Amino acid sequence: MAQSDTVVRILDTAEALFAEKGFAETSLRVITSRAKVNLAAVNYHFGSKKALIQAVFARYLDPFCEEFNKELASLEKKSEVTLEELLEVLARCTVSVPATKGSLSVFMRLLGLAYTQAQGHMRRYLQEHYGQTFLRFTNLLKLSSADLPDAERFWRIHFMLGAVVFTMSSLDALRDIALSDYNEKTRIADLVARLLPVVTAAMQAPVPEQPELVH
Amino acid sequence: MAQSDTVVRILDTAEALFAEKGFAETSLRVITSRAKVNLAAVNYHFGSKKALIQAVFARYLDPFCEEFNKELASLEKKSEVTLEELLEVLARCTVSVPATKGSLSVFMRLLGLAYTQAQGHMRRYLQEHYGQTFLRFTNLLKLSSADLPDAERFWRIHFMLGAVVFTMSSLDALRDIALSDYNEKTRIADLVARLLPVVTAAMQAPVPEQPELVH
DNA sequence: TAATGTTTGAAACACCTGTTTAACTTGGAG
DNA sequence: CTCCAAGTTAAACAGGTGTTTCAAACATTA
Repeated sequence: MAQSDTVVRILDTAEALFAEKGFAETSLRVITSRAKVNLAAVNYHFGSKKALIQAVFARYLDPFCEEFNKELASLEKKSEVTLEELLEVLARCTVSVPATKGSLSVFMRLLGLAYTQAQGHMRRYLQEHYGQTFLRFTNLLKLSSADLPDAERFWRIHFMLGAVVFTMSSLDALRDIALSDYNEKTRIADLVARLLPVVTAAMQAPVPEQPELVH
Repeated sequence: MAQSDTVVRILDTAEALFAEKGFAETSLRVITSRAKVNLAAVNYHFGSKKALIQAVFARYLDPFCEEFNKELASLEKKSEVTLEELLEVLARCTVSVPATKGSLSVFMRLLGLAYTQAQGHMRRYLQEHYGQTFLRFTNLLKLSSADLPDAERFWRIHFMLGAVVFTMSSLDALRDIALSDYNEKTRIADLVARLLPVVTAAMQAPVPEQPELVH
């Protein structure tokens, strides 16, 4: 068939390789040969390597955002939203959505890479396409932690984002250690259960003295 | 002079460029030309690009570990160590040591990159050269949080490591946002002041029900 | 001063990169 | 059956990569 599964095979292979080695370290030749697809297929179907990277992200983030936006909408209707509620919704969407199609740890590792590596175009892409959903989330977060100064909340969001992304992105290695050192087989659900009280406590930690503002 | 400053100039330039663009994205030609040094100098003085990357880290981490080990030694003599004490020592060493020679944010970004990017040789190098100091730290951490189950502490260490590394690795971008959105010029010292209570609270968060162990 | 070992310099090496080209195959509509 | 657009293929392109070579320049020792 002409309309074959070439696109999907490229996406699957690229996703796995990107997560394993990073973007710059993964060449189109490795992707296409492992996907059993011609080298030119990437440029034909996606246009460029950059566009392929973005497509890999979109395949995860689009369904996630759709689901998450629904949940946010129902939360926005409520008169009051607790921090625990909001975080629980976030955790549930994160776990449920990509579970239907792939490994969560792969996606998390990709997200971590996107933030640190390739500082340019990926950040811009994520901001442009998913910034609105993120803003919606932070608005609710503001309601559920009204006593926190805005700047303090801003930083804590990123602290916690780091905790999640970093842990998830080296999940396999950490899981191995947890198994051998503590005899614990950690499922994603267990990790989320561990993260929730930590993140909640972190967000509610006492506020230190403020740094001076720009006059 | 034969013993010129070539090595230092390479290290300075490589450090800045690695932090800015990542390891794979920074070529030896860019480094050497900006450092006003011959292309072959890197391979002559360091042996390879990998060795150069490791040398960049060693220049930061060696003095840090020396200082940190001293502090750890005096803590180990005490009969009791609180979590706040231990974290404060860690923060102080982190801030003070590299401040003598370069930007802390550069170093932190490098550390973040090392963990996410180039998963292979850098992780191994860090483990081999600085794993013992890390172990010493975690042993003290265990004493200062004795009520925490070992597995729980293990995961929380990595949550907090992620919070620090991730934030630091995208520090410049976050700092720009903090400045434009909250009119705050965040110095590294401010960030550390923000991190300390958050990390402390996170480590002391209530422990959720345990996941089942491998029989 | 002469010999020595270290450091630099320009060029080449072999290889890998993303992208483009143009010929070729193929599935489905008229 | 014909035709056309969509998809695939192998080859080439232009440029960048880390590394090596070997002669020249240099500082330091005898």
